[in-house]
Amino acid sequence: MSSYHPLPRPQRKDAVRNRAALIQAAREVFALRGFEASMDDIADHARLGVGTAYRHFPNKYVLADAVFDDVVSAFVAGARESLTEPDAWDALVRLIERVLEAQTDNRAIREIVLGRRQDSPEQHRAMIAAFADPFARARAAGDVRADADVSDLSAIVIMLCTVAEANGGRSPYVWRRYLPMLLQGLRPGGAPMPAPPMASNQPSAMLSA
Amino acid sequence: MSSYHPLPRPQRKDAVRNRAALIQAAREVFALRGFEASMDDIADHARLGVGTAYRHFPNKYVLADAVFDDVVSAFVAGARESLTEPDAWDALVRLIERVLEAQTDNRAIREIVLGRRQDSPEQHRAMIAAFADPFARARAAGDVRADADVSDLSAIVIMLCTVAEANGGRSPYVWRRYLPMLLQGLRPGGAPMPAPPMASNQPSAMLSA
Amino acid sequence: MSSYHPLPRPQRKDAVRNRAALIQAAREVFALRGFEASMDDIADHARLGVGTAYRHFPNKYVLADAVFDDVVSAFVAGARESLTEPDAWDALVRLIERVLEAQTDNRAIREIVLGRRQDSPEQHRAMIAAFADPFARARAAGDVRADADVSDLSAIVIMLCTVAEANGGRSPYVWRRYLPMLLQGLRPGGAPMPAPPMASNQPSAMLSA
Amino acid sequence: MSSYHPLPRPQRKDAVRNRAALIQAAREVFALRGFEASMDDIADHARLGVGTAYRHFPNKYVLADAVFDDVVSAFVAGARESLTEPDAWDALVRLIERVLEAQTDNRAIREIVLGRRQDSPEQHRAMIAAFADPFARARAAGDVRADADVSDLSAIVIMLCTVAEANGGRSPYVWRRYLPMLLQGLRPGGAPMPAPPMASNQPSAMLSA
DNA sequence: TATGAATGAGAGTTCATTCAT
DNA sequence: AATGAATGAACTCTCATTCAT
Repeated sequence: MSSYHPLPRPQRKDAVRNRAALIQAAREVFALRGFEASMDDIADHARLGVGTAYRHFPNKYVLADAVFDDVVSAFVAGARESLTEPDAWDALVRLIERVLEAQTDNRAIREIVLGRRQDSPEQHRAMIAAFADPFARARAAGDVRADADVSDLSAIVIMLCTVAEANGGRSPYVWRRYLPMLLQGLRPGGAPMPAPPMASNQPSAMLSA
Repeated sequence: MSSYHPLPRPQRKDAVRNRAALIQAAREVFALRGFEASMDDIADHARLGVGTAYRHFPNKYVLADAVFDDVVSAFVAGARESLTEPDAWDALVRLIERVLEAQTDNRAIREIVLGRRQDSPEQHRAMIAAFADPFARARAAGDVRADADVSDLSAIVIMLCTVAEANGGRSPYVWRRYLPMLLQGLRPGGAPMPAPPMASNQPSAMLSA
Repeated sequence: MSSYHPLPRPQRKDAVRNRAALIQAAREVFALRGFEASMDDIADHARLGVGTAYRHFPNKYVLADAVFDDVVSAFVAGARESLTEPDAWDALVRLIERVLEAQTDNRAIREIVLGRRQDSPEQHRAMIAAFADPFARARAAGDVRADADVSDLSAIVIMLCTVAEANGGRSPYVWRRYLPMLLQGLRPGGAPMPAPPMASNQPSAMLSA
Repeated sequence: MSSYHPLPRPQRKDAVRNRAALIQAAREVFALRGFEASMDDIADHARLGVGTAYRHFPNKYVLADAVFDDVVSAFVAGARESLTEPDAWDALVRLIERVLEAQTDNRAIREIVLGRRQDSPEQHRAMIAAFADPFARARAAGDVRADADVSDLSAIVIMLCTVAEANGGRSPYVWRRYLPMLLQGLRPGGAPMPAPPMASNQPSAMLSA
């Protein structure tokens, strides 16, 4: 159980299948009920015993993390790639849209983006951190007003995530309606921003709930 | 006209007092811990038994509703009064600020405004509904772009509530930073809004979770 | 639930009854199965719901403590009284016999005496501590050899507890057979003791597991 | 005489190796954590799967037995050899010391000696039984009081094992302090023993729990 | 035969709600 | 009417044992 097998040999076929089933089940259950869903629910959904869930994931939080790790990684990768796009502003906008698309119809991703998962803030931090470079690049290019801060980006994303959640989920795409006005506010030339950005001296910088 | 109407609530004086005590206690406890606070906590805080709480309120949700009824009423009243202010736009802005001030530092009000209380959406609806007339007036006055909708107001409030909550509550007033840019987006003259507003044909109209 | 009722008013009759029932049930179940018995077992035995058990006792350890508090207190009191008996040695012997009688047929008390309850060592400590004065008195009176230590007393008790437990509990009183030879060893005049007593620099001095 | 007897265990070489590895692993793990250690821990320690453990040993108890079989056998053999030593009493004392040495620092052996392993009392019985002849010899030689019983020997060993365990294992050798006084009690010439020895008419003879 | 994944009962604990006092 | 004790389902997590690979 512990540290004696240095080479974690290629998992068994059924284990792989079950692990996938668990993640899939968790993805669905979490997407529907949020991270409050119970382990039993998830295991049931996967037609497996709870014990199996715990064999694959030491606790609920790790499972929850695993479930959306790929989403987060994909986003982080996308953020890095976006640095190579010719237009810094367009790249930034597409990046924002990407997160918003991801959270549409998925309560769990939304909870990550919103930083609501107090017990494991890593994914949230990773997503927020991914914005740093694309933002810096856009501001350096003069596409973003000088008094804007990365945290403003997070704020925008948070705000739009929340509207998506509003209306009982019946209008998952409303964020599209408000994105332009928020982006406009980020552009150079507007009135000075009337209040300071979020405090970010903490390592966990943003929206950590 | 007194003893002839035995039916309409011959409430005892102490019953009234207890009800008030419960509401006050719940207000404090909810403000601090959100609606997740337990009934025992609240009853204890009121120095009453849980049973008493359940005599006055059939369940936790009804109590939760009662607790912020006055806040909601006050807001609704304020909305009505705002119709008499000379400048429709200023009145509207002040109204928005009023909600935002109210939710700052009060987790429970925030949860109402955000429509997170799935089991009792009434207050949420009431607050949202209160925006209707002031909004209509401002639009009629030409202060708001023609393609804007009342639901846009709700959306703005929701978005700002969420940022207030973000960053672990460490920046409760950040909403002030973003209010102007969102208000600006409501003004006439901008680019057409790219997506429809939230669906509101449902009886449970808005953002109900 | 918490700290608002400064005067813990005289408990309700049924609560008192149930609390007693729980303690009685726990006493029986623990006596039979030791402290490993489950809360459900105990609650069942008392014909009550588990929740009730947890209302009366915040957790299993507190219940376990409560169950034998009176036994421990009685013993501690007895130890104090024994100081007034005319003969210091006889008093000491009777004290030892008292503990041994108490643990006969009661696995839980035995576990306390043996210091096996790692999670709440208080009662164990209390019992051990109670020996200090009677022992000192007997040694001062010259009834105990000079190179003996209080910890020797604990050791004797521990040893005899264990024999009582041996043989599957079928010979609960064998300790009577060995008590004299151990007491004899404590008397002045024997060969010097060949090894040092148990280290007792720790506050939890003795046999703590 | 080889291939003609296919039945009596044509054990494969690796099966033998695995069995040995399991026993060795279990020995180490049990010595450290006692018989509460988990099967997974042991299998892991042996770098084998749990299934393999269960192939060799139908359940945890049987494994536990196997683990200390050699210790027990060695002890039993030693007991037999001791019969050839010139002085019966010295031989007996050395035998006792041998067990006590063995259990020092080995929680599992201690548990065997103490008869704590309710589910498989065999080894315990074997060790106890091994004392019979050496004891009889010493008594016949007049080195042990006439009213003493073999079970007294077991009792002494049990008692000393327990002190060894006391004090949180911080004084593993205290038994040396008490051995002499217990041996002295076994010698002829003392006051008559005040209570009968442990009942041993049961098939499950001794201290089995 | 060896593996380790799967199982599921059972542990301690919480809390909205009911109901005897 | 007020009380707060009682309830029990639900939660997370563990581990001896079984069984598909």
